[in-house]
Amino acid sequence: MFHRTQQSGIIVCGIGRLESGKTFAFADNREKPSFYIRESDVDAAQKAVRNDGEVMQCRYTTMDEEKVVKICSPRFKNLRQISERLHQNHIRTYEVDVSVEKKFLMERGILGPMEISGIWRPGNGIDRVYIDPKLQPSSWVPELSVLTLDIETLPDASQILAISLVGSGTKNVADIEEIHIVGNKSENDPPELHCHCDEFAMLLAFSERIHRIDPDIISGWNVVDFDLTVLQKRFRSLGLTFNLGRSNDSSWYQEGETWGRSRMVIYGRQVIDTLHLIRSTVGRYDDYRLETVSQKILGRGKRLQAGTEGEDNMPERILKLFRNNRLEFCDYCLDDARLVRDILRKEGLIELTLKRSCLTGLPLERAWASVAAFDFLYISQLRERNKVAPTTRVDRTGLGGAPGGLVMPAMAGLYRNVCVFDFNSLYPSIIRTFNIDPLAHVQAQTNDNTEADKHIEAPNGAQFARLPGILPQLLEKFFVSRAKAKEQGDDLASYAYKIVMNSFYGVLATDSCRFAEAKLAGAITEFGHYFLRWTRDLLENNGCRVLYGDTDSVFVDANLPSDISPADGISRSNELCKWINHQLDEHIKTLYGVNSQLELEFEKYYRRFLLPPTRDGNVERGRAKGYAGLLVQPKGTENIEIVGMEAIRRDWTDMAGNLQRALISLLFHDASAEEIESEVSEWLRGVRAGERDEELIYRKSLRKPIENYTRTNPPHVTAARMLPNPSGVIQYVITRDGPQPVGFVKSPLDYEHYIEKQIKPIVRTIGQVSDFDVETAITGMPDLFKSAK
DNA sequence: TAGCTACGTGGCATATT
DNA sequence: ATATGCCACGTAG
Repeated sequence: MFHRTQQSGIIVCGIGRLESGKTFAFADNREKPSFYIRESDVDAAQKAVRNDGEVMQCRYTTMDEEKVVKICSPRFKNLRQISERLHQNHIRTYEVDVSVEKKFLMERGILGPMEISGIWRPGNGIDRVYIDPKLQPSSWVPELSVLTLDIETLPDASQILAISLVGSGTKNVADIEEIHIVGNKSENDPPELHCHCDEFAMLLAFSERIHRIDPDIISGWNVVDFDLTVLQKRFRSLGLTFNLGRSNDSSWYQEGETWGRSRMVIYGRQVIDTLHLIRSTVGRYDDYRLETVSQKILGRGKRLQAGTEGEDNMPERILKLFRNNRLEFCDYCLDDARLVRDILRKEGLIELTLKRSCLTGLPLERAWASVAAFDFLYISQLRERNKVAPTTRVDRTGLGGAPGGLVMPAMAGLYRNVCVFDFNSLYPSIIRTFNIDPLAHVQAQTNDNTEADKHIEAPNGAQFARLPGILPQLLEKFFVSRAKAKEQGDDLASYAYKIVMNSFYGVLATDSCRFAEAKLAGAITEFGHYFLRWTRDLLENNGCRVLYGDTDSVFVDANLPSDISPADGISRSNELCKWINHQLDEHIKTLYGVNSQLELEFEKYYRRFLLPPTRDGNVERGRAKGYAGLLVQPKGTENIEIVGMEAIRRDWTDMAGNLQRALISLLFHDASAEEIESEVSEWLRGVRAGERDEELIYRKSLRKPIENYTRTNPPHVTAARMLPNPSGVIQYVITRDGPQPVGFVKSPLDYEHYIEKQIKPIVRTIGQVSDFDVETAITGMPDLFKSAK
């Protein structure tokens, strides 16, 4: 969706695909840009409104039930000027920052798919063009076509050598695999290779291909900030119009204030950068090069590997390949686009994004934006209640802070038969149970109602009316839909619902959300504190020990016989969990007079469990947010799970991680002191002998521009300064001449550094919960002998 | 075209012995 | 030399 400005006013436009596969566009001339002010401010506002806008009566009120009036103007510019003048005069406005496209969809209740009816005519490059059609929401699930593209350029990106296109999704696009290059035809060229006499001809052909293929989505790896940006520059330099879209408008680049917020506007299509999509969904990787991510997800990487000279040498290598081995070059270029397609497929990312987009009302490109999603859903519901939303950041003081999750003290040690209980979607269920909602939030403390009408009071003192709020209702709808999705085995949809629900709390605690309030966020988290403590107390009053707990979970030593079978341990844990839930329901009913939506779940069972002590010397105190366990699977198999410890941190070396895993495994499988000691000395020997050089790489991000590291000079920054263009994840090693980045290592590795800083700390931690001798393990001789020396 | 807080660790910079 | 505070990072939930 987008809008056009004209003399007479604005036109709201949309472009999409019909169920038949044909494309359509619509234009609506009936919308007028508008916002709201309080009726009580109308007189004071006259001066600001002048003749630039029209004041209209309407039936809406603010969230505090104050009547509002609508201010309209056919021109955005006038409306913006009015609102600026109003703000200068400290007159509150409502929904100045809600785009006309959003209002258009909200008013019609459209989140994604829609039903269109009305008269149409064939358009230019579009099958049907509707004027002022009737639009209604629909539950149709469209199948979208995706084209991933990848370009290869000269090392300085001053010229494009090749463009590869790979399709997926709808039938007509799914078969596409082609590569366009600048060069002469030759006899043994494969059919997918298209040669062009020069860059100009190639770009022209590329543009024609895009229009012919007509994909709904364009993707690639960093496709917005690299491929499409370079394409745009080259189109411009060669005097070509850069229009890859379905309308007559040129495509354009919108720079983002922070990295990853930029976008390429191609009218009638959506540009989804797979790099950003991966970052905001699937999770964490050592770095975000296509090579690294595709290795992890697909088990295969790029055809052309960076040499020992490091990543920075890639452009030259690509150029060499282009000149010397065209077939291999084409294969390489095409395969990059294939990797992106396969990553999207394997993770179901397009379907997931589409699902989320349809849940939140946001365009595919923005489907992962949390504040925008909340805004769309919440304002839609406000309108159903004849209410308008405040303008973001107008007339509001800073949000102030609210506490987060409760972390219970951890009892360091090595345990047997530990069960973990956690609350399913704790924050969403708290919101539902206690009606936590911006609209239900009672600002003034007027709790002198009758007993039954008494507000619900959160542990932080915030009060909530009992009439169902918007947020709890939205959540309930999602809970029900999620249960249905689960029933139908639709994991993807279930996951989409879950993350949308979980994002609501975060949104209520951020300044950038118009509905956020510290009191609301605090009500949620402090209810969480209360129920976590309540659960702990209940367990401890009934003969259990709570070893640790974080936000929504408790790790319980239920005093089971140490030789109990996992099956029996699990069934005892299940009973315990059922019993707690029963107590919980009663407790909440009695105390708050509401039905509990909270649900404690028996999540997992560890046959062995390690809570490592902190490094501060106190062997009793366990670390928060770090532990390991021997997890019993439903089938009865076991595997080691490590959370938060060094082994899963990328700023520790692989060597340290592997050592930690090895030691924990020995520990969990009852290895003797001698076995552990000899394992450690084998690692020491291996490192000193240079057998583990590949595992000695540190990885650490530069989280700001390198010139901003002025207060301190950490190792990864020292290493990064030796790189030509330092940014992102820095890979480095410690040499006898200090930190040096991978690819630029000039000095021998400092093995004693690794022993001191990577091996010893790991071994010592394990030593504190085990009876082997750390000194013997590390020095090869017992402590007594050493001190007698 | 901005989800959150809590926590541990390492290492540098600087003040204090 | 040693203690201490602060910065930076990655992580749990």
